[in-house]
Amino acid sequence: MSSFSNKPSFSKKQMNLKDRITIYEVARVAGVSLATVSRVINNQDNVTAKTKQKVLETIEKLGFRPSAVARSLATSKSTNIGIMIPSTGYMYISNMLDGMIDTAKIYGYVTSLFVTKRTKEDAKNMIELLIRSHVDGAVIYDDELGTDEIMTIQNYHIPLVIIGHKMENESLGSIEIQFNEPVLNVIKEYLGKGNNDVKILNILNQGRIMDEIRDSILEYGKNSNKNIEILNYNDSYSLVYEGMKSYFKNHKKGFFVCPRDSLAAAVINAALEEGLKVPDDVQVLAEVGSKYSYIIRPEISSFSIDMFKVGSMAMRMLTKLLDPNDDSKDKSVKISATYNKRQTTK
Amino acid sequence: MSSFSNKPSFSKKQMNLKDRITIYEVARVAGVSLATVSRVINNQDNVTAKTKQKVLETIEKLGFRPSAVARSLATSKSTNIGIMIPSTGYMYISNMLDGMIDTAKIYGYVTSLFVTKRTKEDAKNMIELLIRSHVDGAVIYDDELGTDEIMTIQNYHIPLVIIGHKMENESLGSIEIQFNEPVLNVIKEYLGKGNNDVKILNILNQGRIMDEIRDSILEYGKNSNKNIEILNYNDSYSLVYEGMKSYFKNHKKGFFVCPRDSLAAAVINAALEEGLKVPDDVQVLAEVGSKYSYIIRPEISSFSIDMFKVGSMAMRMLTKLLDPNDDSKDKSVKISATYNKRQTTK
DNA sequence: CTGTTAGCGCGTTCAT
DNA sequence: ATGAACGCGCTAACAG
Repeated sequence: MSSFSNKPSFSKKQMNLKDRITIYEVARVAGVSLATVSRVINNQDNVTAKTKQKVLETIEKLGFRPSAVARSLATSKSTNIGIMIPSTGYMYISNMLDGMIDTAKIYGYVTSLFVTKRTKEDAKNMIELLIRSHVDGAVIYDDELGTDEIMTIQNYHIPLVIIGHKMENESLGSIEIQFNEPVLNVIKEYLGKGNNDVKILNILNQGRIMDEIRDSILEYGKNSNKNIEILNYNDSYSLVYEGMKSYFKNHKKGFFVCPRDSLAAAVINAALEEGLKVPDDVQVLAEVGSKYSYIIRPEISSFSIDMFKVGSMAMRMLTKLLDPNDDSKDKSVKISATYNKRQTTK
Repeated sequence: MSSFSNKPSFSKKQMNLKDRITIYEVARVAGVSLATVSRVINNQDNVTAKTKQKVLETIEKLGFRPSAVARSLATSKSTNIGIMIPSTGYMYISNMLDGMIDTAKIYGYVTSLFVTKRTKEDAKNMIELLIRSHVDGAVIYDDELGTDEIMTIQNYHIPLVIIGHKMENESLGSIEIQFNEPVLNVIKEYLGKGNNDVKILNILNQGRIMDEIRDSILEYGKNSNKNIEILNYNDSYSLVYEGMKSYFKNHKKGFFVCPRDSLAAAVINAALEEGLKVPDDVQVLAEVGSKYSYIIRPEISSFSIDMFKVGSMAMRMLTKLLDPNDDSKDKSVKISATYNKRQTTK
């Protein structure tokens, strides 16, 4: 039962590639107890400089690396944060992801990714994995998750930061993304000038935020007796481009609201190639712009949010929720899209 | 010493939010031993349908979720795969990431991200974390990592798949990305027609792959007595755009090779706005194209690789390395960029 | 300052 | 078919 009985490095099933150096091994070689080794690797101060040195050397010699798994089990903290996002090749999501990872790293957290496929079922599976994986907390940007799912996670005492919608409680913060109002304001102004030819590109599975923008425009149109046309498409530049080319055969004007700038470009290209003028005949507005908004000619009027910053803010908020001696007060922040009027609108 | 002494759910320091339901709890409530519960949650067949049912019910009732951490420690397998990539907002990287995650999920793995900041030191830190985190394997696409670092990781018996360069051994596979040859072929053909005005946009920290393309072109130029000009810029559309605008004040032609299509667009926009014709006066080639290559007008001639597929292939290769009863043979695959000649070259 | 010991939650023999 | 006991690698009291 003494400490040497603990490392029978031979009696393993697969002794071919299973021989991780443990804290026991280090202790044995250095001639100290494992508690001392533990103190050293955790930078406790109550160790003699000399023994510390000795331990450090044998750690180096043996190439010992502490197991985060064992540590997690012992401390019930994983220094691991879960990130839940939908699977999309969109720039704004990967920018956000970069922001999250960047600040997670600053605070010493490793991140695990739980990517959902835009179905409720898949979202539930990911929640399962998230809970089992023992993350200390999670940042969630996912349209498929409702309040009930969020609460399921919270039942397991996992602090959360939700991006996109306002939610708040003891261990739950949120970053609200405000596209709605800014977009609607531009539309209102346009309609206010007596125009009545706003058309919305409605993309299937475009996400909740886009849906909300669409609905708010539709509602405003109804209330103000304006005719808002809906153009339905699947999500693809090519499909929209082809569709709009035939559309412009017998429609020669309009104010087109598009979810992303690539789709706006599809409308613009189609219009120009059908001999129409932008923005004189057709005007185009992109709800979510990337850098390509000002790379493409004519430059696309679009809204934008610094998603890197959003991701970064969300992660910082989470680390505060995780920090016991932090009297956080701001558990919900709102960030609005800014409008960049460029060349595709008048 | 009997099993009931094992769950003193009160004597915790913070009994406020630490009360994860364990397998002990389930066993106690269901009136069975924890071994039985373990069998049930691992779908072992040697359990009576009746007791299995009983256990399942109490699991449901208690909302028990097995701890992946404890399981990892017990089995020394984490069902967790590490992904190491550089921090960039480039589409082709996030596409690759999507591909990796997508197939990791199919094989039942969770992924942890280790993002490096394009410095050797940061890369080393990430390696540290990777090793400590007990991943079962890792996929690496990172320019900062040399053979020595790769081998460091391998010392810890972590199966690896390297993207970008050919490497291979027992538990190490690779996906080689071939941009070099295809790009060089186009350049060769152009130079072969008697032209002598190729210019390369050289972006700082553009990554090893871009550097290699540059060097191979330079070398070819030297060997064939052709003058290849280098234009140095920092990585930013705006910087290149402004730089090229003044460049075109006193240069009226050239064949420009650019790392990415956004940078190619900078050259194109600058040229057009200085009254030059594309491709009549200036021709532009993008080494790595995205969908914006065919969205932008004039459409950009570019090379492309389906990076989603690359990521997916890498991950699949890794899962095979991880599978003990898989006699994998293909431990290194090569995938070449395809050329899409469009409107910015003749 | 250092060593001993008892868990963390689960998988896994070995008995029964 | 089921249960008791040990080990995975490490942290955290508690002694000394």
